[in-house]
Amino acid sequence: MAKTNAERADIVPVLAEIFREYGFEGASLAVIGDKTGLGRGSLYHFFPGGKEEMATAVLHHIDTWFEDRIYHPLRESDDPAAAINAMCRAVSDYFHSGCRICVVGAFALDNVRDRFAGAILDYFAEWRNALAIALQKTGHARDQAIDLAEEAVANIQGALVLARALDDPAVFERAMQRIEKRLL
Amino acid sequence: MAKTNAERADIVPVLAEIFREYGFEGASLAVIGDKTGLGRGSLYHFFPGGKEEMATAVLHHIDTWFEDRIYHPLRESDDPAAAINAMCRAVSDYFHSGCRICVVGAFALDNVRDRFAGAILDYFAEWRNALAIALQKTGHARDQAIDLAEEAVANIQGALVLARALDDPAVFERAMQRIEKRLL
DNA sequence: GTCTATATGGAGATAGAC
DNA sequence: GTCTATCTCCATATAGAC
Repeated sequence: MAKTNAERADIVPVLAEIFREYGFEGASLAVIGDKTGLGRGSLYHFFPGGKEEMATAVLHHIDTWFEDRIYHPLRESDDPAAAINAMCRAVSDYFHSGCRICVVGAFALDNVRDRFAGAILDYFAEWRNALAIALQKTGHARDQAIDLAEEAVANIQGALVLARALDDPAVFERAMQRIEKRLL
Repeated sequence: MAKTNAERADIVPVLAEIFREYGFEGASLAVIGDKTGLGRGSLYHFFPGGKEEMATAVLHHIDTWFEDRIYHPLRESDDPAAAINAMCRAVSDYFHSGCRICVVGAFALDNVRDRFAGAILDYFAEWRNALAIALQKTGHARDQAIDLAEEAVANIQGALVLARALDDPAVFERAMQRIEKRLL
């Protein structure tokens, strides 16, 4: 990060990467200062609410990214099968083929869940809903579409847990293959 | 917990519940002291290595439980289908139908992963292996059995993440239904 | 907007009496 | 084995100069 004239919008993605790597509690202000290149003064200038506000900004940033790149296309595309296919590729890219974990999922299992419960719930609920809409358009009945969508979202998260636990990204890629096949 | 003459074996399950609820970093010695009813003196008497040793003991305890109740029957049972069925019920019970999360999975996504990487890896690798053995005995080819087992273990973890995120245990129960159907 | 210096609290861990 | 008192360290957050 630049030493002068930083912008909040430039900092948030860096924060996202930090929270992903260190978790909420592990992301100390010392680490955040190092990785962003900003002193405490600047950090509290952009985020008067401290770490909590930083995490909120990160969750919002993630939500926007998913909304634009994944949820919106799933809901609105004229070619739902293509949107589902694109979702699988975008997810695979986003998680670096299983090398990165999902901050939102990690927060959900963490002690901080209650503090960010709203954002966490929205992220997953929106994902499930958007995917279910696309699945309905490919011909599934409403109930079955919701069920399939819920299964897919859960499986992605589980694959991230297992890939991390076994230290083997291939676990994630295999799971994405299965998910894609089942959705289309 | 009793105020006098505690035993290590009695404390470990309590610690497991604490780590499950608070995570590793959230489980401060203050919380641990409150919930176990033991002072710092007693805690360090039983666990000279401090929190790290407590967590190691918890992971070992969990591993033993799964080995006895799940992995061993899966590997050795004469009726593999029944063992798989029993696994699903035991897992559902163990996680309180989705109200509890998996400490090992939570650790895998947490900042503490590296510190306990060995125990985390073993837990999931053994689970996958044992389930794959049972699946082979029910007639699946080796590769397909491993694939199915990996999928099931990942799906269980994902269902726990999603159930927690959506604050809806039913998500977990639906997932377990799907998993059981797919395995048998 | 950025920095350094500092306040304050709580963390993990230890000492030593009982 | 258990307790309380205490040590040390590092966390978040603040203050105020530049």
